Amino acid sequence: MNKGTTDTRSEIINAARTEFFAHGYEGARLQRIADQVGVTKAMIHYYFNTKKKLFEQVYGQSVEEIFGELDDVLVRDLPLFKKIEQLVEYCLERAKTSSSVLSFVITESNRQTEWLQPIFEEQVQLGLARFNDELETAASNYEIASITAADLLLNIFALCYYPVVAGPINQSLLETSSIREINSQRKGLILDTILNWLTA
Amino acid sequence: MNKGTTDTRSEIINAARTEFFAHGYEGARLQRIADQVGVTKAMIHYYFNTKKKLFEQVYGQSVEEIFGELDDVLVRDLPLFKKIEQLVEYCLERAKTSSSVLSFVITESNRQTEWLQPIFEEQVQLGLARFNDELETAASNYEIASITAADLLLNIFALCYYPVVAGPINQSLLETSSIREINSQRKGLILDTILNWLTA
DNA sequence: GTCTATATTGTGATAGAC
DNA sequence: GTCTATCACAATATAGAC
Repeated sequence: MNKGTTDTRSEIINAARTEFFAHGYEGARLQRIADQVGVTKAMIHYYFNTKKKLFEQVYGQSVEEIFGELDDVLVRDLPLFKKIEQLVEYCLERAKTSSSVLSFVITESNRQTEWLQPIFEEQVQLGLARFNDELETAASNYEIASITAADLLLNIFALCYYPVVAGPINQSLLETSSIREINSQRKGLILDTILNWLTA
Repeated sequence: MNKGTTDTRSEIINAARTEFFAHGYEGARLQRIADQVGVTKAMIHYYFNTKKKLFEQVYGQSVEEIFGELDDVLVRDLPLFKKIEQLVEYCLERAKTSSSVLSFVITESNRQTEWLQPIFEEQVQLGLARFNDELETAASNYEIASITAADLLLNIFALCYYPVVAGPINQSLLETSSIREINSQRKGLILDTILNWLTA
């Protein structure tokens, strides 16, 4: 209701995103979040009680941001190749505009914490059955090679998301300037890769 | 010299690997490392002085473990397609036998710490010039599509390493049992993908 | 080399005034 | 709703005996 109230709460979430993205759950400091907003740590506890609960907010929201609409694309009524193209577009769009969110989600999911997985699965559940059927039909018509939805999606994710997730390493390894420069030419390259492989 | 001495030091490193792999730098606890070895925290400081220095040991060693011999493969005197196959084999081998090391390296490299990059680059420097020449020659002979070494390597890394790095997510997302099961069929799939794309 | 004991900070969290 | 002050504890690190 009160303007100041709502503002502070969302300002804290925004600052928390920056902090968690940069340092992860364990490395994040409530003091830095408070400083960035211009309030005291007490305010964070007033709105979120614990660091863990604040993190769960940010993590859940981030998962939704990356994978939230993926299922919609997956069940769209489209020709197979068009659907694949839209899947690639969806993933590349996320990789480009939400790269830090993406790195955060994948990085944190690797921590041995066990209470993360439920939050993830609460945010996103894919219906793969239909897409599997479509692939199977196309394969039996000899339009594409035989492949499961999981394998195809895994390859799309890999080609779209790895450059972002391994960004710092690629910079050291491949002397490549920036991820964004790669991604500008990358949609065609990925579609070529996927489609040539499917229709070989 | 003394048997007990050398043993304890390497036992600490081993325990530290497990701890850092599971919890990252910030989440790791010297107490847990000491407990696992069966000594006190004081011993860790005796051998490594600080947590950061211990971490640098583990991190540098891990980077070497994953990317150490990559450059050797890159400069081997082999036909192009054979070299590409060996690159895929090299990466898949690492993905399979050192998956936790790989996840650790990529995950930690995403932290905003700035003192990690020098350690990484100290461990591995790739000579891409020759491989770039080979690709350029093959392209001008119309044997493959025109592609840079960086783009090709990035795709190989992506297809080999992403399934490992995003293992926990894939499990939630694709209902796939385990990474190892995927990887058993995966070499052929990746080679198909890469070669069909190059020679399309 | 290995331990016990302690110093020194940090940090997340709470109590209570305004 | 926001702040000040403080607690309680955890973690790295050090000193010094053996």
